[in-house]
Amino acid sequence: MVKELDEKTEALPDHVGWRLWQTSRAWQAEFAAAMRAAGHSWFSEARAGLLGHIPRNGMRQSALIERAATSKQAVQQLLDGLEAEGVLERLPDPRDGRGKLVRYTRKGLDALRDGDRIKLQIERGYIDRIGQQRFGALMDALRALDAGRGNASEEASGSK
Amino acid sequence: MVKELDEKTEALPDHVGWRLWQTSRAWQAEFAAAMRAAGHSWFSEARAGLLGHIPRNGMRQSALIERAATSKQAVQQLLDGLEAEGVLERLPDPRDGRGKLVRYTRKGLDALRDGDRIKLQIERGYIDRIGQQRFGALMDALRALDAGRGNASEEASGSK
DNA sequence: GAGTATCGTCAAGTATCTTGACTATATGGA
DNA sequence: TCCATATAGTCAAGATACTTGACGATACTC
Repeated sequence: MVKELDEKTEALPDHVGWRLWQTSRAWQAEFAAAMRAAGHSWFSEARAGLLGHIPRNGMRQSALIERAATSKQAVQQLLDGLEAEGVLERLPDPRDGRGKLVRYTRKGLDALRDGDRIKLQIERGYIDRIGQQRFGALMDALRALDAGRGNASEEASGSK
Repeated sequence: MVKELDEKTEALPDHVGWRLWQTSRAWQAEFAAAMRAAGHSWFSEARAGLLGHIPRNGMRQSALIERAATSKQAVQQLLDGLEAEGVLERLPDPRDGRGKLVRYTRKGLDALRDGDRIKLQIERGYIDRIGQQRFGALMDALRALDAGRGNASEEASGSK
């Protein structure tokens, strides 16, 4: 019943989900390594995921919660950490006594700048590996899939 | 200094890493939801990531650790959970007194079967959304990127 | 046999995320 | 104005995933 086992190395899965997952993880590992090498030791993938939703000029915490596809408590805890690291700061919203504004500090803006640079480096490496045309096709397909998903963001948040 | 904020909704990032991440997460969420709906309530994304490395006829635990890009302790804890759920079982390796063989139970094999079905359903949905040609280009680019990565797997494991 | 490497486990700590309960402020209407 | 309800954010506890360090048992090598 148990035959061969690991004698001949079995092939890994080869469906979209697996490929997307592997490629995404590779990208994130490369990005995170470069960010830490650039001195941003506070960087983590979960934090990166959140920062991706925060524009350079900041936003309301409640708006961020709407965008990120997690609970408001998860967002808050990530913000707590980022604030403690000095990457972000939270100010009271002058227009709503309940609300808070999330804003980058100098340190946070520096990290964004380095992140942009690193992203371009990685992208260049990808294009070197698979060619401009295939890379373009990849981005095209990913954008099309995203568009077809109907801009999800209101279905997973706890706005109720 | 703080101007506009969330008045006009800022655009989300649009680079490879972000797109890959978003798309991968969407795929996983869809897959996990379908698996749980199919009765596999023990299913989680971390467990799925591990199971993806285990071929249908099982393998040695040490070989699994080599494949998965995490520590042997992380693998072990995931295996503990999957064994407790009755998805896998671990037997002593008759050829190496130190080793163990990881094998699917009937329940695990049933889950694999359902997983295969669901994967195909999702894939069909993707093709409906973006067309066979773009989907083919996506897979082609992802496979090319993976091949260009030189089959990583020995760089992140804790084998010394 | 003795020394070393490999395989798996135990234990403790960290990060992320979830659920539930709670305070404070805003809003809408009687 | 006052009250009911909704919204913004916080506090606390627990679950899951993962990391590091230490360890016992077996295999391999000389």
